[in-house]
Amino acid sequence: MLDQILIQGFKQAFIDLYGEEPAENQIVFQKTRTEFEGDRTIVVFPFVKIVRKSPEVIADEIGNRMLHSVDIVERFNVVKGFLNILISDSYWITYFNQHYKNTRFGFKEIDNEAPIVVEYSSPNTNKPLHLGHVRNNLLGFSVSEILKANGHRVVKVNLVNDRGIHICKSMLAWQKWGENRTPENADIKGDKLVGEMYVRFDKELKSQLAQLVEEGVPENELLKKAPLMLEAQDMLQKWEAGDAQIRELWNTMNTWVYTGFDATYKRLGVDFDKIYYESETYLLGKDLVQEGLKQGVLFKKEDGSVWCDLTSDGLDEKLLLRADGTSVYMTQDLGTAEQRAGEYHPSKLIYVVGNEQNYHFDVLKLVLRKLKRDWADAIEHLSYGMVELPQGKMKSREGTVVDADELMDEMVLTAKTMTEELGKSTNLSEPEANKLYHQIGLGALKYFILKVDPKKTMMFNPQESVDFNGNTGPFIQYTHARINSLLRKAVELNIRFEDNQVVELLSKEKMLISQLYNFPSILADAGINRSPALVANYLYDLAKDFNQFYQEIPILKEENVINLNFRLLLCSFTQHVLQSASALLGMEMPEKM
RNA sequence: GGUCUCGUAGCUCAGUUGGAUAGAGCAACAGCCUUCUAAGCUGUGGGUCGAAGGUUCGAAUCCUUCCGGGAUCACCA
Repeated sequence: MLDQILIQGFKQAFIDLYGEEPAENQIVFQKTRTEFEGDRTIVVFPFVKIVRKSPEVIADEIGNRMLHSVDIVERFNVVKGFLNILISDSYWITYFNQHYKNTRFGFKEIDNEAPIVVEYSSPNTNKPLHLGHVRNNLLGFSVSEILKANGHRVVKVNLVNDRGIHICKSMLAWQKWGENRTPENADIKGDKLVGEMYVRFDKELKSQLAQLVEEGVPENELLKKAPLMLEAQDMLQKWEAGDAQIRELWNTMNTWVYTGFDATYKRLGVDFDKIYYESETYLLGKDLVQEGLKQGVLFKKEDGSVWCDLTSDGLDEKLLLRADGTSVYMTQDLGTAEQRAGEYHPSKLIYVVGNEQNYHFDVLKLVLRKLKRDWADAIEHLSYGMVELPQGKMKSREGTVVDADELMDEMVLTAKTMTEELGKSTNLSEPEANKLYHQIGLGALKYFILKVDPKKTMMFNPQESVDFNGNTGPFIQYTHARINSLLRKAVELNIRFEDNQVVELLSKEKMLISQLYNFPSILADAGINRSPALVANYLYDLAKDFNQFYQEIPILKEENVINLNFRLLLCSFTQHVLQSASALLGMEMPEKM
């Protein structure tokens, strides 16, 4: 590729001139800044010491040498210690000719190596999905798609947290105050109904607690004394014992929730290859603990509880089994990890989980290493930042969460309003229009969330965050639709465009090809860094470059047939890349908008 | 308090192995539709890259200290 050719050429020129081999890691070509002429730049400062000449002289000597020895070097110039190299049009054109027909440009073929398992979403079944889950789902989905594009086999899994005290709280509240409401008879989404019950429980519990405080119950005993908590605990025990009535209620309510979740997932455009349920996996991990005890890497305290000592790793002691022999979150995770490892023999086990659980995953890996699991290092916590609102963190109980369904409703509605204002909905049938609003609204949402570096905490302002102009999803979609319009017209005008014969490039044409050239390496980086943000930012750069090209250079109006032909091919190539890169973010491209 | 993490324009964000005068979008202001979709393009203004030291030819980027925000350190999940 381009950089390899330049590096090789630079190295040879250096040896020829100075009789010494330059350090490989010092030879780095970067993109030339726009204010200078050239495509690639190398900094020669590092070589000053070896050559003992001024940076300008070195750059000039090497530039001259490369001009003759490397045929893709068209011209060069030297500014201070920077050697700017202009690549010949023929290089770009050859590159273009080799790739523009490739509909899988930048994508690698799927290999037969061990798969990568990506766990994401992992909701609790006691409340509906909110904005935080939206970030998780979009990230998990997108990272999976990006890894596939990089040639990996990917298994997307979802571990649903369908049991535990929090579910019992919703169940109990429904028994007491649910008035036999069902999603059908109350015309409400199942996850919303169950969520309401959870909130109701919390409300009633609070008033009980307040009552207890008045009665003078000490703070640390409040939860142990509250009748509602005792009832919930009791219900959990009955659940664990397999009590038929409780199980039936549990089944019913969970089914409501799944129906609701499925609708949300579908609308969000995410999917899973396999769904696990914690009710089926929560007992896993106990064997591992026993094994650890035997090996002496875990220890038992007087009360019978089992711990792992991580103090030598800079962490604390960690509980793995309670005194009564029941397991905790960590125990289950050890078990499910072992299950996954056995089931898929994955090369990587990626968990898409918020950064509030960094500590948990550190511990998980350490314990597995102590247990001599050689796949422990395959575990990777894809830790993403929280989504904050202007008024601070989202809190379910304080009603400051942004509900996923409502958020999507709003986005789609805004898309509709915008489209109508722009007068672009007039020729559409109703189903077509609705599809378009969905594509635009969700495109805006997905792009907004995925363009931010996953690791970073991000701010979401419902009032003003999601825009449709500038660096946004609809901007990318609009660019795609524009190209589509051009190509459609070309067909109507019976313009055939097949093989390129252009030999010279205008500056915006070259800029566009050079941007397209970047895609494969961006995609590879996005895979390595698990970062959809790299793809999103690339899409913006590409769309921006295209719009500049479009603005400055006539396409259909071009009279020279060779140029016309070439520009249409360039448009079509750009469109392919916009489309396939957007798909990696789960963003659909409308034909018209 | 320990550990981790973040701090870049009024706001939201880029800036990945150290490189030239730190970039976009939004918001503000000024232009461009009888011409391929104006959800676009062009331009203006806006910065002590949290602060101070250090490393070096060169630091937003690496190191140290400090300031400020967040997360975490549960017999919760």
